[in-house]
Amino acid sequence: MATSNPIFFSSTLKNWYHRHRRPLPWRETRDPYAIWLSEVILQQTRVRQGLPYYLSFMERFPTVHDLANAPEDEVLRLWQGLGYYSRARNLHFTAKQVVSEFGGRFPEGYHGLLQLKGVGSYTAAAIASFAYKEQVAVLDGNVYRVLARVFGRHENIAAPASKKVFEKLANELIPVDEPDTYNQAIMEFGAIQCTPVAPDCLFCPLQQVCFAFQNGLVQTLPVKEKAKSSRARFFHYFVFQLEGQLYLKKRPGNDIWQGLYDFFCLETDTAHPSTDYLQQQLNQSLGIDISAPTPTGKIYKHILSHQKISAQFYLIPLDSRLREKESNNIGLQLYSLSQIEELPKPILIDSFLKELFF
DNA sequence: AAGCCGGGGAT
DNA sequence: ATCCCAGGCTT
Repeated sequence: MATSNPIFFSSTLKNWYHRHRRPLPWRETRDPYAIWLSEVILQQTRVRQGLPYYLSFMERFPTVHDLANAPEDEVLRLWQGLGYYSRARNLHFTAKQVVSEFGGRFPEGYHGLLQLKGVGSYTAAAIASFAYKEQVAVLDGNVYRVLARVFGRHENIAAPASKKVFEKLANELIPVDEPDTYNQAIMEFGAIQCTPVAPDCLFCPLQQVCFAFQNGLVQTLPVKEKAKSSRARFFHYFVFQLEGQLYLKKRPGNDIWQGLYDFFCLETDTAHPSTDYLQQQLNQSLGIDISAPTPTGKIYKHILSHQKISAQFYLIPLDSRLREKESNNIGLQLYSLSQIEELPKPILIDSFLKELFF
């Protein structure tokens, strides 16, 4: 049976790439800033979802200086809806660092880039390759899949220990000639041809040398340990209203949605806690007596990759401001609707607001 | 090594 | 419902 060799493998992928590549804006530049921005946006994110965000960021922040000078809330607001918000916070932190410590210039080379917050092995390799044409192999979900299939690797790609095996293989395959094009090619090949489900093996240029295809293992490879099931959470959001304004707070760093804004929230371990319990918690946290918190219409369901959130909203009209001591303690502040529009919010909160206030 | 961190789209 | 996505950080 035929097996692949590095030269055949890389040249075949590059040939395929020249015929099938999508025109994407970050492929038309060698500006490390633009490439870094695109790569951070595309972490765990499909091109289709990330593209509009990339265009918005490049329009609003054409240079690393523009991004560094922006307030964090604005960066998070522009990121709203992309998820994994630590990416946005790290992006902003790194922009400020690049300006203040490196005079606005990104480090050259894989190891220098790796020092930047939010830049791991994948992103460092991508920037080094695309901006500086360094011969270092990218290893993302696409590359894992293509290598596992073509070379018949059965290591569990979800296990950290497997990363070394695939990194070694990937770096044996990357050619001296046009390593950047090769990196683009193998990722594009994984995204379009060698897809997770129903790969297009019948028209695959690697069919003859692909271990998985030749051995009927296309459905088996790559081996990936199943993710743990997500946990259910029950949020009760109390929307305090005063003269057309709403109380919101910035979420802390020990849970989901760090740095985004939402309402006062009681979390329970059941979907329908007793009214007594909610009243007691409200009194305890805010020192206010709510006669009968009335939930608004539906229960909002919000699915994260690792959590299933059911959210019930309660509209609480107030006659006067909350007491300073309690509201400050929790971080609650009054915002007008136009201010709220500008705040970064989880999609769950944004959806609720759009249905009832915007 | 394992857990945590979003949201959308395809199947 | 389940899987995956141009992963990285923290513990």
